[in-house]
Amino acid sequence: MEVRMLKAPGAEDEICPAHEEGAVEVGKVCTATSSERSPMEASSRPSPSNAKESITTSQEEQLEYTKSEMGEVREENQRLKMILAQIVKEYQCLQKQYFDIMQQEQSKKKPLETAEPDDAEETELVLLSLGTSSTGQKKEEINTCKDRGKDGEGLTLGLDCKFEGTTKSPNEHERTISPDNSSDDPKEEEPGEPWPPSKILKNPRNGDDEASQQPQVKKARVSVRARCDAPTMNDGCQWRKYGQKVSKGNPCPRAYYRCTVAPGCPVRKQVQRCAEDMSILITTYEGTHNHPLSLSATTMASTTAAAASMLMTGSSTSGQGMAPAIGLLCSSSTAAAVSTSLHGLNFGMLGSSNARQPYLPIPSISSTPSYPTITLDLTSPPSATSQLNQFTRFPRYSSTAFNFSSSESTTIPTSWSNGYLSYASQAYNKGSTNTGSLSLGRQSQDSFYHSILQKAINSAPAAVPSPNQHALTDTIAKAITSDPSFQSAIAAAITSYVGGQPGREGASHGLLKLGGHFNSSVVAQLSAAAAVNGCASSYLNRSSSSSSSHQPNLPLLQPPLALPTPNTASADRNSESID
DNA sequence: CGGGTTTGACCCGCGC
DNA sequence: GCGCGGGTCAAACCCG
Repeated sequence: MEVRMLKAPGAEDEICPAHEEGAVEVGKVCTATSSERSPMEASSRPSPSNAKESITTSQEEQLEYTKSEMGEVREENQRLKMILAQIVKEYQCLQKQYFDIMQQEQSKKKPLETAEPDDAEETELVLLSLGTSSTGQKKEEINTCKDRGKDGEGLTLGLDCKFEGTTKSPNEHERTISPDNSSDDPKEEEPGEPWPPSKILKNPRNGDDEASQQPQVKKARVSVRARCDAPTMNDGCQWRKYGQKVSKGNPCPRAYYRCTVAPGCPVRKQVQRCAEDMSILITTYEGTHNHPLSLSATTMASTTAAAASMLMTGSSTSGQGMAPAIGLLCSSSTAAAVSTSLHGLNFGMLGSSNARQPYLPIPSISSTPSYPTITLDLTSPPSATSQLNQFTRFPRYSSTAFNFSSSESTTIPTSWSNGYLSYASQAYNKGSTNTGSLSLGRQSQDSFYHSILQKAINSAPAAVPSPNQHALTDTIAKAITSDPSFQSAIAAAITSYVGGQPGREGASHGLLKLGGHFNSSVVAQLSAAAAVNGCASSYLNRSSSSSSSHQPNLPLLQPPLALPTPNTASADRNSESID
């Protein structure tokens, strides 16, 4: 998986650099600190020509101070190195375990899911899997998925498959279209539905009529929240701004961009800063690219597409026995069962003293009547202060979040890291028309992700997996493998995050760098994120609140883990307030 | 000069 | 029906 992921488009190029940076980063700590200090020291040091006596004493003091500082820096550096080494270890261990699990899965899967014709492939790659697996909804055609999987276009594939898998979704146009799109390029992650049908329908002027055919279909939007100082996120695409407007409730104007990579590309995005935290940039994507994308662009597109598909699928999915919500993320019954069963475990784990909190991006899905929207919250919403203890060790990166909220306005990133997260967010569904049982799904998801992370973390060499853990691992693996969309979404998001933002100011943060080591796989990423959290521990003490102001760039690095929270604005505020 | 941005106006859906 | 607000258009402007 990992290996393949690395090779996945977008990942390879961008990740590698990130990786290198990461390596450098560790060393940087020292340099940076020392350099920063040097000026101070210089200024503070009296020139020798002046009062010598006082100078000597003061110099000594300074020297001592410097020494102590240096010592701290060294310690910090060593700590970081150790952490890095540990991460690498964990990574390797995880990799091993992963393979083992995969093997087990393969053997098990066939019996379990006979319905799935393509089990072999499914198990084949979680990695690849991004695309290959047919996912839990084995119902319909997976062929296309398979084909794609062979292509090796990891993320894209995954997305496609996912769509296909979601055949149950009401958005039939998507399905129908998906096959066509799939044939072409990676970009087509979002099947068919170019963008806003509603508009198209309404406005004759919009030439795109495809969408008009599906009047009722509401196009999914994917909103990405990330800390970014730049006016827009560098997502690898070329955009042309075609409008700007001040929206109600937010002093920051919303900018409208259109993809200009290809003449008729229907993809649009809206960029707006979060009113509560200007450092957070909310980018909302609509539509599917009708042209090839660059690697980095593909990554982002894959992410959004996957998220969108999740949204659409989930919203439309009627429970087959399992909650629809589950269907959303974990299409397979197995996954669902697993996720549900994990609840106890998760919390137990969380409750445990386990220092590392894994972070998983959980897409929060919500849908407004007009536009179902998924929000990927890549900010680090340090959850409520009450939960700080949980992060104490890694305040900095503690909570990158992948939130799915029903609407931007109501988006509330919650942090995963806290044990109670998911339960608190049960209200999640409220009001959303499309999501029958999102809340359920959420819980499942939460637990599911949590478990995955936890597992990843626990899988460190030192930790000897208990029987239960093994089972958990299996189930997790199943869940992961069974839901390509999830895989792709997470993988894509991570990849894009790690390597896809070349132009960003925040491009040089620890997480990115560290992430580079692991971005080869989702699991790896997760574990890395967790590890990173650990790295940040030192920072924790310094700034428990982990405010963005202190570390503007850090947030980007933070592992995405926010819980999908209900549409409660309050939650959002909490997270935001911390920022 | 071509391409992108700005910005006021317009269109349209939705809620009251 | 009216007002509000979101989204888009397109002329004017800017920039390389």
